[in-house]
Amino acid sequence: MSQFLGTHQNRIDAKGRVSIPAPFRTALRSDSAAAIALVLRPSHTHACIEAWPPAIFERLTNPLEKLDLFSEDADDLTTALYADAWPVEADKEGRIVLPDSLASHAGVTDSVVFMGLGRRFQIWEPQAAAARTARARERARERGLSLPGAA
Amino acid sequence: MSQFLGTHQNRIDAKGRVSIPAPFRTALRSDSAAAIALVLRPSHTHACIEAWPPAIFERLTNPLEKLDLFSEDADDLTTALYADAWPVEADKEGRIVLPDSLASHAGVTDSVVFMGLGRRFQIWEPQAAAARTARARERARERGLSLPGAA
DNA sequence: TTGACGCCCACGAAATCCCATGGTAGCCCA
DNA sequence: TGGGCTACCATGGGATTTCGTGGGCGTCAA
Repeated sequence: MSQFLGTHQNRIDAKGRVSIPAPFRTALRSDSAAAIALVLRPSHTHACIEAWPPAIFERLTNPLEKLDLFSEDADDLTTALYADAWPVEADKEGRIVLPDSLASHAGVTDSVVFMGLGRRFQIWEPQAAAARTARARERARERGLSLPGAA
Repeated sequence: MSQFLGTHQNRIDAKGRVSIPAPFRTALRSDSAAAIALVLRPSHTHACIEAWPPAIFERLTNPLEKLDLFSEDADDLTTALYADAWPVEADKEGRIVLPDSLASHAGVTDSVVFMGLGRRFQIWEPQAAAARTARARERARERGLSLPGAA
């Protein structure tokens, strides 16, 4: 499976459109059908937008369906998960429009950074993205970024 | 599995391309499919670029997908690992282009050294590479390092 | 109407493809 | 053993395509 790697910065045009970075597009194309589609969600831990290939998002939410349908917890969870999620389709040039609520949640204005995270990626305001990666690098190092075989 | 051995110095041309040393190329070819592909990452301990065959990188990141539940540590680790990683494909002549961020992290300008490290290799600025190997040799000797199981 | 949105085309810069070349190291054969 | 030949490899550069970006036009809904 191809994954989302690296970070890319792109510009938002006057109509509010952003190009999805080409490598991400190809990853998305192979993933599903002809049209490029995404599920966007506000991150609940960062000021950024989470972007999922629809198939992965579905797999992520599958466990929910098995929960007790009428428990209050499950109800809250599903509401939080689905109600804030936005399906998005790219135009022929591979551009998407960020829903207003998500754009303001991430604080983006005229440029955004796409940050690859393997199976998914995130969309950030550029400065916030830089701060985020710097902190992640630092914490990963001091935590001894040790993975099996990474010697 | 064939390994990456030895050190090779190559020049970066005006377009930012570097030839992957031929022996490394053959090692990469046997590893996976037809096209020569790599995953590049900034080393978190040295001023150099780590280069992994995609298959090895994937195996390296596999454990992450399993603990990818929403712990903060896992989040940092994932970000540090994926957001700084760049997939690279060689052209028909076996050359790659180093992403700007990685080139500056390693301080490379017009020549680079490929340093074999078994399953992976590193890309260095030539002087830094020389210093690195000298120091490694010295420290290995003074500590009397021996290979586990080489008795 | 007016604004939002989808579809289409246009264009410059940058990345990629493709062919050429010179040097070198290895090989073969005298 | 030496000399020439060949194949491979690192490198260069022109041609072509891709990609990000801008903008025009029609459609549909408010």
